[in-house]
Amino acid sequence: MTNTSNLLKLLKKNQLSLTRPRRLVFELLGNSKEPLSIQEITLPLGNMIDRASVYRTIDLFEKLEIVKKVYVGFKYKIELGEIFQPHHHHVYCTKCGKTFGFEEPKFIDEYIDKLGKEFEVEITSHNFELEGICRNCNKIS
Amino acid sequence: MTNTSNLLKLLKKNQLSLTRPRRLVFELLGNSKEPLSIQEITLPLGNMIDRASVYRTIDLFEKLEIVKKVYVGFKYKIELGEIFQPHHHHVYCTKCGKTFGFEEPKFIDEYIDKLGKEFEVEITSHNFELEGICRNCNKIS
DNA sequence: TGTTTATTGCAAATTTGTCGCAATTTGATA
DNA sequence: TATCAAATTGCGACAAATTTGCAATAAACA
Repeated sequence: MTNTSNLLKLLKKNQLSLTRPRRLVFELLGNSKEPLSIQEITLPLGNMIDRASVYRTIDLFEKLEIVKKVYVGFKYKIELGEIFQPHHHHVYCTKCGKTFGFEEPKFIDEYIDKLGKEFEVEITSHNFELEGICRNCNKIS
Repeated sequence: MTNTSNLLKLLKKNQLSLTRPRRLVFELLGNSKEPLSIQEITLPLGNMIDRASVYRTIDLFEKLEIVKKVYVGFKYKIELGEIFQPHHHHVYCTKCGKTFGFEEPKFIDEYIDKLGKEFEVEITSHNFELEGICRNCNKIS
């Protein structure tokens, strides 16, 4: 699912090429169990590719829906999009940054539909993220 | 509810004074039906108060729960807090920026409780914001 | 292999938010 | 209402995050 041949296909379809920076960013995200911050991407790839290229790659990937930004508090993290993993949300620990994914319950989807109709807005995306302190961090402090 | 006498009371209680910047920011937010971005606050008040003071005022107001940040995409907007208006969420039009508020349905609260227990995370806040294209913008394009 | 086009790295610019400090405003008191 | 101490502001400098222009490089393809 997250091997580069899928990425290559997606890029080809859009007349784009699979370059080193694109492959490296994709692999990093594919190997991670949690969404990554820009820093968590640039740091390990720092000497391989430029920061600007990371930003450009993320932008491109977002347009192609290869990745998705997860907004946790004021920051965002990046994870593979719904092509590569099912739609889900997160509980985010504000102390240690750990995230816990959870599937979207049906009633939220239904409620979103209802709201779209009520306000006559064609809903394109939604954000449902929780913040808190995880068990481990609660023990420490 | 949103007149300055309430603000004054809140500030007094915390041994803080009602200064020009604080009054101006509060009035701007009170007169707005929608959350405002930092720019939408600094621009009209630009020649009245300094950018740094806007940030400081928002920070202070947030601590006192006079205002609340609403995260729409990567950006945030500011609106009066739950002292002045009941807890709610928004549907946000990505074309024109218009927002439609809606109350939190009970089942979302209940679901958040459940998730907190499941992951053993003490949930401190949650974000539930929808994005889309409003009827008017859909007509135009 | 050579040529055209897309993409990258680099450096500079922009945007967004923060901080120290002197000047000003505020609220309290006389 | 004039005075004064403390709180707050405005200013300028700074820092971090992100964007942009452009020359150099890499990719695609004849």
